[in-house]
Amino acid sequence: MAVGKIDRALVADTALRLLNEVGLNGLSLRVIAKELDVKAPALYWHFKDKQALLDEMATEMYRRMIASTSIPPGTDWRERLLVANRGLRTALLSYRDGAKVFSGSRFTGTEHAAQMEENLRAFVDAGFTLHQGVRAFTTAYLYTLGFVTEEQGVYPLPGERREGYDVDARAEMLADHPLTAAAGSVIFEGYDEGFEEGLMLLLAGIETHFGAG
Amino acid sequence: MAVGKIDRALVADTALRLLNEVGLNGLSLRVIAKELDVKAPALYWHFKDKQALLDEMATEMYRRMIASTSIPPGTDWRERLLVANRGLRTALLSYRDGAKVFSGSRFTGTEHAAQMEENLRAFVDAGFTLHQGVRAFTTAYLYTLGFVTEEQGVYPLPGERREGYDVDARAEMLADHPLTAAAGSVIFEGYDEGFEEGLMLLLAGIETHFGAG
DNA sequence: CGATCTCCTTAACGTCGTTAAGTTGCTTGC
DNA sequence: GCAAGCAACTTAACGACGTTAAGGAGATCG
Repeated sequence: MAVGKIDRALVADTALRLLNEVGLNGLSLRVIAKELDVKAPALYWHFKDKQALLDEMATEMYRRMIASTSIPPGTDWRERLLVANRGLRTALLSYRDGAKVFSGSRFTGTEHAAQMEENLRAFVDAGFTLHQGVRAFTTAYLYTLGFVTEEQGVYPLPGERREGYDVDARAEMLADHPLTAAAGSVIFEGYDEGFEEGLMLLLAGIETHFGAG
Repeated sequence: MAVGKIDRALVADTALRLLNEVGLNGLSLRVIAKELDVKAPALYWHFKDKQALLDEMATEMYRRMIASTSIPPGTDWRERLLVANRGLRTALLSYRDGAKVFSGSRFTGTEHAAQMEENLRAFVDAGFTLHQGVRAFTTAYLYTLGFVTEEQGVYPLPGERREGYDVDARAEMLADHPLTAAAGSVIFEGYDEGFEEGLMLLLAGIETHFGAG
């Protein structure tokens, strides 16, 4: 509905706002254009195709994550790993299908490199090789992506549970497999706690396996 | 092209075969129907909608993974975790967009529970609580899903690299961030080795943090 | 004042998932 | 042996999608 000048940032911002209302499947170029008081083909002046718009959306998600997740210089690798991945999860969770949009896209610029550089620096300063630092960081990053992707399959928006994920019904179906049945509540409930536990496993693994600290 | 009787399994099998040729975006009901010498609406006799077909495809992927990844009874949790996640990665990698199809779908039956039950049993037998076993296993599972999702963004099929992922060009762009630039080869090359290293981190973390073994 | 460039519209193309209604051929009950 | 019924499909169509082509209004500039 905004009538001012339209540019890439405004389109991406509008699309991100709509994403929470209509989901990734409902996010058509026509819907976005209508919200901007414009016809769909107009968007092709600003983006070469829909994927380019999704890329810009992912980049903007990352920018907002960085903006709300400041890490002071001198912070050690442990804290950085925790803060960065918690921040990433929070950022992805704040948009419906956030993880899908994010992991299916690529950043449009190099802004993301600044934070990564500082994080890798922290690993190297702590005695890790660069290879080890990269591995530690990307392993946590990929865990977080996988985690939120599955989480949003169950909770499209925080507190809004998708139908068909009834833990009790699942347990009944799996009566022949008692451990698997009992696992339901651990898997499908308490995502916040579950995410933290996974991070702790990784943190412990990095310390032990790479033997630094 | 098969002229025999069509059932859910045959449709899913055909769709999986086509997936490698046309990718998830190109996998329309009309393409699948044509391969089966049938018109698109005929598929609605066997599946209530396209997502139900994708669910069946994911289930079939899992079945084939189980069939090619036998784990003898008595195998300890360490070996199970490694074998299961290597098998999962291999299964996902053997289909274009395999990870996307898999993580966007849900199993149609309870067959998957048998292997999970054995794996959880192995953890409990080793002295883990059920909660710990579930956490350890799902953390590795989610890491694998995230890993392969990103991997297939770069290599849609093994050995077939997507355009625009030139490590040297990336390093040039990131000249101001030397560690990040140098990280490119660690991130975008040697996925086999990188996956193993991530698994090792997790394994070490599970041992250390949960203090069992 | 005319040319050029920016940013948008109108119209249309082919494809998609999906539904409704009708058709074919086999099985079953009487 | 024949009608009823069901399983498995076809034909036709709907509205929505991403995308392209062509053109037009309005600012900018020589």
